[in-house]
Amino acid sequence: MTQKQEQLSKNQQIVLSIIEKAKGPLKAYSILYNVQKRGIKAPLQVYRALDKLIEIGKIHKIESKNAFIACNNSECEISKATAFSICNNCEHVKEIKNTKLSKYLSNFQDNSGMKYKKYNLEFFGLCKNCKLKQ
Amino acid sequence: MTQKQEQLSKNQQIVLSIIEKAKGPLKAYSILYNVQKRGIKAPLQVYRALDKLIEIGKIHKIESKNAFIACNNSECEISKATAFSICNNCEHVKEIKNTKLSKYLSNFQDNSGMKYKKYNLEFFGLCKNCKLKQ
DNA sequence: CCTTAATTTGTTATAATATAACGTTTGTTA
DNA sequence: TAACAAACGTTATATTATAACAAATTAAGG
Repeated sequence: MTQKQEQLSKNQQIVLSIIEKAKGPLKAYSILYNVQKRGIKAPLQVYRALDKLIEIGKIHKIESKNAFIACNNSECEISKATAFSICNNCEHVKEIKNTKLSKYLSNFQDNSGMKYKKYNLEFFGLCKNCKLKQ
Repeated sequence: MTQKQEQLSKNQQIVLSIIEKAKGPLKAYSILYNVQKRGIKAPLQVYRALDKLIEIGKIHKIESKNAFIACNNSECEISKATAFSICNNCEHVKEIKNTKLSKYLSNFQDNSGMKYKKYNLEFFGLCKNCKLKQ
């Protein structure tokens, strides 16, 4: 009966729910501000929850923004293969689901002989909305 | 006679030379420490040089490490298309030169209709050396 | 049920990374 | 040489992230 695995602790649940409700990536200290009513007082409590949530693939870190976004992709095998599109104007971020892309990158090998176990890809440009407004 | 363009300022030259001599990516404050003999005293002086060097494509930022590495790729059009391989064990970082990959990614389009002007890709795994030692 | 190990928590302090704001100096161009 | 842009120097401060330690909570096995 050992199911476990998906059982999150209290702080982890709180942090995850904030991130899932958000429309875009959240910064750690903005999360902190948002959860202070619920008893989380210190940065470390947030960072610890974030670390765990990343580890189990519930969220991803957008490295170029130091911000965190909920995983949108049931097929992303525990954060081993992530790709995002980022609008340079409105800062909208979206996780890219694209089987061809992920297969291409997961199988990619260069001449170094190194086999990659994980990748993170960030695309930048103007989203549809922002392109129209230009 | 207006050549310009490639003329770097004093601080920019100092910072670039440190990064080019390094065997791997350098952190901003480690650069600062290294250049204090040469008259650069404050973080901002380093960050300003770094910003400029990134802008003109002489160096890249390794986002997952907050570190900076010299550009190794004459074909990378002013940092619009970057890919790196990063060893999880020894932290060795190398810029990937691969025409197929860069073409594939530069031409990539997903169903959002967004056309991407820039990307940054980071691969993680074990380099040859570290794989042998395991 | 009890205990032991692992995980999570709470808390304080501090490290590491990065930018704001200001006035000055240098370089480029007309 | 005037005028504008770029780079500089400096102080202060914002932002992001981790160290260290003790207490509380939560599996899981005997």
